[in-house]
Amino acid sequence: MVEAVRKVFVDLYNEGLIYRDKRLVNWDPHFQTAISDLEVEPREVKGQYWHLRYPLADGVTYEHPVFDEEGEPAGTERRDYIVVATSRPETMLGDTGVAVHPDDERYKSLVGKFVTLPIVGRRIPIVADEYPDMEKGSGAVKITPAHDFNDFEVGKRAGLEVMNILTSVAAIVDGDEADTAGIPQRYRGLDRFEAREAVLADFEDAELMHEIEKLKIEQPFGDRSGVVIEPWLTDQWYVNAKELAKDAIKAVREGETRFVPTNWEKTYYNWMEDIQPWCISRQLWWGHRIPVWYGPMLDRGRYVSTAERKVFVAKTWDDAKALAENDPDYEGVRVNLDESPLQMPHTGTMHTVEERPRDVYLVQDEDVLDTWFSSGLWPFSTMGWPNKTPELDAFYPGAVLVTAFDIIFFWVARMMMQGIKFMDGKAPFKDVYIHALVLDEKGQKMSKSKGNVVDPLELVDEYGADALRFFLARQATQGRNIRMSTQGVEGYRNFATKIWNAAKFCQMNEVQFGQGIDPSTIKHPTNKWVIGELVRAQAAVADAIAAYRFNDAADANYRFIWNVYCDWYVELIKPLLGGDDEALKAETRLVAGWVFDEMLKALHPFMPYLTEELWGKLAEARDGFLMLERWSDFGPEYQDAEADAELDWMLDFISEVRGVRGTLNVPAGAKPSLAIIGANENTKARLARHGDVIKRRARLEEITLSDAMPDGAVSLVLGEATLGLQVADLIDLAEEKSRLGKEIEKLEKDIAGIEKKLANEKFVSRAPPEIIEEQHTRKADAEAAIDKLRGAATQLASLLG
RNA sequence: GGUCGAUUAGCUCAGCGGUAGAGCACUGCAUUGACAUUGCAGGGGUCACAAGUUCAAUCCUUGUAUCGACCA
Repeated sequence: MVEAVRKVFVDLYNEGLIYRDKRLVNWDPHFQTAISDLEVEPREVKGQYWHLRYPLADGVTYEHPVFDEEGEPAGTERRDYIVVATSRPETMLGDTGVAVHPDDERYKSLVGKFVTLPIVGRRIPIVADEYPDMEKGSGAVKITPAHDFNDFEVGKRAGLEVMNILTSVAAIVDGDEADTAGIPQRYRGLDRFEAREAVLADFEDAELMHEIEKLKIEQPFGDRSGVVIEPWLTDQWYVNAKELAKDAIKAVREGETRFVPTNWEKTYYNWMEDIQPWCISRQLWWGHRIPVWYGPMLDRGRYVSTAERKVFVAKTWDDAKALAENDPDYEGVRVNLDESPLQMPHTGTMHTVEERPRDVYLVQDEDVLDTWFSSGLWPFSTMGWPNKTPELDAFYPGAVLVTAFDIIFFWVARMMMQGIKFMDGKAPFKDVYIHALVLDEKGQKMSKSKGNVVDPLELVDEYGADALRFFLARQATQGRNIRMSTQGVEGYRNFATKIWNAAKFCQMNEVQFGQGIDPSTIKHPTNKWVIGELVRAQAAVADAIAAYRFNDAADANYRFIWNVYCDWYVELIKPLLGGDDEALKAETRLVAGWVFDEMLKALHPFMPYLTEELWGKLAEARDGFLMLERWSDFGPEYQDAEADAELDWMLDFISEVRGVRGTLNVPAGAKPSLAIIGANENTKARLARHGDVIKRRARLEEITLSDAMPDGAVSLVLGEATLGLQVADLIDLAEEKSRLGKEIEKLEKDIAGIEKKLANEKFVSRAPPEIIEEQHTRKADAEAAIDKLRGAATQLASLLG
């Protein structure tokens, strides 16, 4: 790891992609280190804008427009000062200019003139620059290049001096720097906030305080220290991220690396295309120490008069020493390592003497690297790079990186840049899956300071790890965050219990686990159907996982297990397992067990503990872990359309009867008889096969074939047949009349809608034929059903008298 | 200011150019054979608003509003 980090640093340095530069950094005065833009948290806080009067130098005056109480223009007044607005008055000690917008009519005459900076008495120019906002404050801004990022840029454009007035702990400077800036003695060493009070008091005393405006201001805070960050001028090491970003952008543009969901690509581009030089040095005690050694500046063995130092960048001290010894400037001198005491390289100065030293001492940079500099090497440094290893061959590039969106900049972007750079242009992963953030119940980000953190371990204790995991998967819709909900987790605890109980049922019924099946030998439609359902569900799970749609995968599992296997299949096979057809019993035990086993496989990624446990317990002598099982590929022989149609019919039959019973409040204990009118041969055959099961599930006394609707029977339509549920003595016939009325009304509405559509010439001529066909079918079905229901209504009416 | 996302049942959220879905909550019924951590049934939605495209829009386009996140 150390080797990888040093190699990357040295290589990038030698290519000119790492360099040392004096720039403004985000300085954390608490931890006394530079931090990256990403570690700065802008917060809106209550603040003030102080409007300060800067006296114009050389007796200059100008006319400034004034307004009356209604805000109407009221002429001008002659001023011998210019007003600047600031939220940080103490920085005025370092002001080296005042800027106004070139289009600002008010100040046009002042550009090129000077002001006398109060307190320090410095003469500074008024310059024109696009930066000031004419609408904000007075329209004129003070420029402090050493202590503000915008001002730094303005200063650069206008050629203003850069004057540092703060120390590393954000106190006013003392000594030489203070002398240069002309800072009065009483200010020196004051903390920045004390200095602010002092400056304000001085302005008040000098009657230069123009106005105080209260408003909300954005202030930068260190995300770890929580103190106000100070833009500060220092020497730091930078990576030319702009250059490295080029190929990293290209890799995503060309589809070598794909973001899932894809909309994050835009976020990635936005940041990468506007990337700033990456400050990688940190003034911390932990981390990878920067592999740079500094020595005195010599010219062919002689000291030269400069404060600069010679820089040797190398992987080790030995290499650095060799570099120095071979340097013509170090000709004839002995190179030694100076281990202490060390000077902070960004503040230190070196002696300059006109002589030929016998020994020079090199000192290693005290700073360490930004943690993301080494983390960015993770995809290959963990595989043994820079050595060539089998692991590196096998696992670079990786298939998928799973992470949260807030890590795209910190980590993903750096891995992309460094991976492509050092791994022959190959991006470190094919897919980047950006997962949801887990928020609290109200949709707020969890944080310690808010006290809304939900401890996953507590949820695991209460509901189980599988329930929590399944809940998260079920909620993990692409592009949306997850709101934590204990109630939701509880629901999946119940799901786990349900599975456990289904297993118990199977065991009690001597279901055979751990056996294969040959679908061609399975005879009973219910068994054929459940095999088909399992296969379809498993395919749905597999497809969803492949598409990173984990919610759909979890959902497909949930539905199959609860709604198909438990709610229907288990109920449907109870009569079979309790019957006396031994061959059918054996077949059902085999199928029930096989389907259960396959179900465990499909569910395993979502509920690993429960499924592994059941897998091991249900069958004796299974070879190994469920975790290691492969999912099977099921061919068409596992599907049977005929069986599916038959079961659909049966399930409809039962549901329809249950629905009517519910609507008409037929007591659950009552077992009415049912007559079927107009059944075709197919229906009769199905009835022969499933009559017993239907009776049991729909709670019917008997099912008979009939030519006519028995008196007082409630009609419902099932395919070509009409079912007559004989409940006249159990229900309120008026209820039934109203039910029929509602059904008929609904169908009439449907039919009217379809007819309107079909009467629309444009629809008939332009819609695809299958859509038109579908409308015809729907209409015919609805008409057939409505006929039967109208017949029933007439009959009922006569019965009611 | 820029970018992205959201707006669908009381709540949390799926979904889709052609019949609006789930879970929870709610209502009614059911309890001696897997499971009350349950079963069966039911009520409940102008799919934010406006315009456009289309034979057809909750879905596509544009705009508006509100909310959220990220960046500046």
